[in-house]
Amino acid sequence: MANEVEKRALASYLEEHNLKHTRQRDAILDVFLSVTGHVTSEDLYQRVRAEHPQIGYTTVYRTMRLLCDAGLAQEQSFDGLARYEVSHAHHDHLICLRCGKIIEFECEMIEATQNEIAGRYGFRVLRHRHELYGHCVDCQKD
Amino acid sequence: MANEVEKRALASYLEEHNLKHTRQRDAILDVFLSVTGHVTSEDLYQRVRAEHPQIGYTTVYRTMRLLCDAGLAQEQSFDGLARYEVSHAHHDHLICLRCGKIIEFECEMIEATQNEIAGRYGFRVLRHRHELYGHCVDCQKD
DNA sequence: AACGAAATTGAATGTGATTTTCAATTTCAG
DNA sequence: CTGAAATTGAAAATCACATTCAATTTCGTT
Ligand SMILES: [Mn+2]
Ligand SMILES: [Mn+2]
Ligand SMILES: [Zn+2]
Ligand SMILES: [Zn+2]
Repeated sequence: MANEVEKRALASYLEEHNLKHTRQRDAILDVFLSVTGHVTSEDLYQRVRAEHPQIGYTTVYRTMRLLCDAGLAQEQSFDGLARYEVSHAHHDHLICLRCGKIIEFECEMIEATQNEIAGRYGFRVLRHRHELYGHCVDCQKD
Repeated sequence: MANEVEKRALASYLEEHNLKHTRQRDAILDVFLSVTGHVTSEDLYQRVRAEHPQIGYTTVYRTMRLLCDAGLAQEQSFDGLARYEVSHAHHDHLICLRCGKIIEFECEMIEATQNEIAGRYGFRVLRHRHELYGHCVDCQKD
């Protein structure tokens, strides 16, 4: 069986929070983990539905929130549309406006500099978004 | 009469684009220019309505889009809520999640670094957003 | 295995910001 | 003035997201 680590993490989270271990939650986690990249709720719902036609959109939506709370998923929001990705180290994004391709980047210097700037104003940063929108190398051929 | 420069800029834009110079557009521009900071459509509509009760929300909304197209306004979108500010040099934002205060910042090093990163991927950046969300100095007292 | 309190599900509905529709009105070139 | 074209604004549509609630499922306890 695949995704054993993540399934145990979900089980632990559910137990600790007096939540129930349902087959829908397991199924949605499996489908989510099978997707690489940044997926919308609707997109994920379609993929879940292909395998489990009885699972509703609302359950997918709520389960993704649960997976975020459990630390297994991260919600991003590019230009107002929510997307989920499998949790991994902090990073920001380059987004192609033509083909939708998403490239991840990370830069310690930018992170340090933005924290220094916030510090000048006595501001405590809780989260941030840094997104670069444009055209990827393949989409510049037109 | 105030805002002469901006009014002429609007008039030029309207003429160049075969659009009409209406009293609503003038009135909304005046109210918009009288506000400092980052205002939502609804907020701006309320301010317009105080002086011009006959002007509808839709006209305010459409006029703000027009002012953006004309380069007089800039639309920002913090956590999914659109806000307008008077156009000025590029900058990014610190946003207090408690009181809503918005602080502007600019950092050439960050701008240069992000362009360098995009360059590594052959990516052409058309626009970007860099927003730091947290608590301002006044809101850390709780 | 059965019970029952509590959580979950999912279809339907609500929400809220934004965007579009369309008939009436206004603008402005000729 | 005239009339074609643009604009207005109330109403309705859209869209993603969020909530409701009756029916179902889970799971600790018998
Ligand atoms: Mn990512
Ligand atoms: Mn600003
Ligand atoms: Zn592309
Ligand atoms: Zn504050």
